[in-house]
Parts: sequence; C-alpha cells; structure tokens
Amino acid sequence: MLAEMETMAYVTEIRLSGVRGAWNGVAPSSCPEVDLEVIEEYLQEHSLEVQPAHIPASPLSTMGQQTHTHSHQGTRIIENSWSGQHAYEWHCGSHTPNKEYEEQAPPLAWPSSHDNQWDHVAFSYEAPAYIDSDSQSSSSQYQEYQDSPSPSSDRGGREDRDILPLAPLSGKRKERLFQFLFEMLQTPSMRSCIWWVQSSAGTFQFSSQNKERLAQLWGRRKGNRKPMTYQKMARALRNYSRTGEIQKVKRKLTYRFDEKTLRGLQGDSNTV
DNA sequence: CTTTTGGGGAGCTCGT
DNA sequence: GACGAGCTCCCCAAAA
Repeated sequence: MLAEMETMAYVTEIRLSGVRGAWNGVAPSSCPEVDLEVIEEYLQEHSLEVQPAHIPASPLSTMGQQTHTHSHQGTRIIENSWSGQHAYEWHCGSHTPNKEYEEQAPPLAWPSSHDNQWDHVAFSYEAPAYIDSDSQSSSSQYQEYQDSPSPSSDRGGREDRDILPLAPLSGKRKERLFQFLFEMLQTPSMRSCIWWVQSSAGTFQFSSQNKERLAQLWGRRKGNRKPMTYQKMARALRNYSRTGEIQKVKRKLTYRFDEKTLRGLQGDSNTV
C-alpha cells in the first residue's frame, strides 16, 4: 500500500528529526511510537488537500533549501512542504531542554509552580521540532482543578512573559483565542496538537487525539477556573464564525483564519 | 455508539 | 456601578 509506505517514510523522518534533538542515543524506549496516530491522521488528512494545492518551487522564502533536504535535516516536515508562507525557523536548537517536553506531554496537572516550564514550551521558537512523544498521555484525564489557593501569586507576575513573541503586551490586553492558536501553529512542539493544513490559506487542523491538550494549554493560559476542553474551546471558535475571525471548513477538526485575521497575525508576528 | 459540529443562554472577567 | 467584549461553562441536538 502506498499510503503505508508513505507513513513509514514519514515516521522515519520524524524519528530522525526527533533524535537529532535530545534523543541522541537515547534509549528508544523513551520515544516509543512517537505520534504515530497523529502522523497517520495527519497523512490521511493531507493526502486530500496537499496534493492539489501544491507549491512546486521555492515555497519557503527564507529557507527554501531545507525543503528538499530531507534525510538528515528532516526537521521541518509538515507544514513547510506546502506552506509557501510561513517561513519561520524550524531550526532545532542544539540545546535541548527535553525536560520541557517531558513536562509538557503528561496530563497537565495545573501546577502552580511549573510555570516556567510552560513558559517556554509554548513560546520557545527555537524549540526543537520533534514531536513530543506523549504517546502515553492517554491518561490525559486532567484531574479536576485543584482549587489551588495560590492563584495570583505565580500567575499574575508572569502574565506579561507569556505572550512574549507575538503580543507586545505593552498594556495588558488579554490574548485572544485566535492569537493563541496562531501562536501554537508557529510552535514546532505543538505540531502533534495542531498544524497548518495550508498556511497560505489560513487553514489549520486539530489533532483528534491531542486537541484536548491544546485546549488545556489554552485554559491554563487564560487562568480559567476549570480546565478548558476542546468542546468549550470549539464553542469559542464557533463564535468566531459570527465575528469572522475564523471560519469552520467542511473538514474534520479544521478551521480557517479569515484573511484579514491572518494578515493581522502574520504582521504581528514578524513586524514586531 | 462515539465523535464532531453547532447553537442557546447564563455567567464571569476585564477594560472603559 | 453599568456596560460591552470575549470568552467560559453547561446543555442539548443533529450530523457523521
């Protein structure tokens, strides 16, 4: 089967990219099936759309070359192959605080002390692009919010650091959901949760198995009382179709940024 | 049956 | 304090 072969190739690539990061020589046991499901899901989804809308030549403005160098530099796998728009760095830094990934993957425990962990997980733009192997996060049953009585103490202070890359946060404007999503879309380590279907068109998709994690992240970011769920996040997303920032497209778990919204976001991210 | 999608509507947090 | 924006949270129903 062709599909299978492709999957394998893909997986291999992923592995390679992952390994070059922190797993160099690490026992394979630490990176079991990586995100096979995600990959498959991903492949499946993309085989539909990627093919037709294909950008043949020099898609990546600033890193066109990497697009075809696969074997050893297989870092920027997904989006770059057809994006043609988001040329942000997929360089995986040699530094690899894999600790971040270990902590990020497990069911978010709503730590009130781990803050820094997530601070760069989500915002570190030089985060290695390997997929976080949270394969066993199947236990992603976040326990009911532990009404930790220490809310403001750690949250208030770092609020401004949260939106480092994209939002100047000069004032204290709360980040909007679509901004957060866009940000996640630019974060390599989040590819197992959300990815561009076609960034030039602003279409993106959630991973059916990791969407909850993304939602939780969003909830934490907002400091909600209860853990965010995809259901609730999607409710907010649906509201966007009224206001226009994001529209639902007819594909499973897929949405699209409105052109204006997208332009605004892109402007924010590389003009600031 | 499960997952997704979609919408009603009350409630809450912020900024003005 | 009132008010609007932007969700958040819960619920239900229909479609896939």
